[in-house]
Amino acid sequence: MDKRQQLMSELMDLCNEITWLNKPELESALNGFTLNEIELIEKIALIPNANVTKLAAASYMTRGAISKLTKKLIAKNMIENYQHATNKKEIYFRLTTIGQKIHHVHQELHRSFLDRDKEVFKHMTADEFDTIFRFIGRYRHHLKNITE
Amino acid sequence: MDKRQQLMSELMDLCNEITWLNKPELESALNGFTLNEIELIEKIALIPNANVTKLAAASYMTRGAISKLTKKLIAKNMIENYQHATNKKEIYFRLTTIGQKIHHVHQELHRSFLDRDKEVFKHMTADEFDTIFRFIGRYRHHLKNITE
DNA sequence: CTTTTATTGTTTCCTCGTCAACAATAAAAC
DNA sequence: GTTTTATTGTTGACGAGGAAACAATAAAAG
Repeated sequence: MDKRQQLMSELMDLCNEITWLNKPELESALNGFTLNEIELIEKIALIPNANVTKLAAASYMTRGAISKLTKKLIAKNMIENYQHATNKKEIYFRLTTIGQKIHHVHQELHRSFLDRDKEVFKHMTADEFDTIFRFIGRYRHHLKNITE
Repeated sequence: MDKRQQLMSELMDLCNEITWLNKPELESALNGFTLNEIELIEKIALIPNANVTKLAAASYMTRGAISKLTKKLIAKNMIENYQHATNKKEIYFRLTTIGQKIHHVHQELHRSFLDRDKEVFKHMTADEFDTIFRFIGRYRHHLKNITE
């Protein structure tokens, strides 16, 4: 098989395996929350003035899905919405105090995953890190170019 | 942010972006087929004596989902099932002639995606390829270790 | 052999996300 | 300014996939 195709195929498999392995741990640790809800909280914490459209783009989901998810998170008192006086159309989201707590727990869990996998990174040189970072960066930059 | 966490986060994003970009192209080129159906055909082509359980493990889906998907693919005459005389429980799948055609078209599409993205790989040295391959291999090996 | 345990594939119920249409608002064109 | 076009968020119908219970068969234990 083509070397490039092999690389991308294994990369996809790796990501699937990690997701598949972490998902039940995340959902049982953050009981009562779906993985997607948790990840949406993460995005809202990260993106300033997050609205449905931005969250959809960042989550690789449709606006309809985000619209429903945010409603659920508001009902659970994890997030709240607000608007700017100058724009009656766009609706933004931010975390509530409880939402921030969940966010911190989630980050802690991710640290524990890294700890679980620390031996994978142990023997990596700075150069090797850079090589992979450059590859990812180049690919993402390329995708950005061809989609706009 | 931690360098390792950053790396994994960007890696996940990259995979999501690629999937998100390729999906509509695949589904419109292979009209009448879901992405998951196409990928299942791929797995059946790859795995010798593929059955529901093996396909579920390879696809990161439940056996229930695979059971339904294979039924659909049989209805569409893409695959057929068979059994071994020595085992009345396990049911295996293989591609029909039409299924093989779809499989080839799918492979061709993947080649076209690589061509679209060729500039990402153009300036990569063999060493850089190896570095990334080693990283993926090490990670997957680690995951295999801790899950059994 | 007989009994117990594990594995196979299937089905039903239910949740989640997409799709497509929609009204409301903003931006652009004129 | 007015009109047209684009973008925002929402909704309902629909389909896809997961969870769990199930019968059938195989494997293991005794």
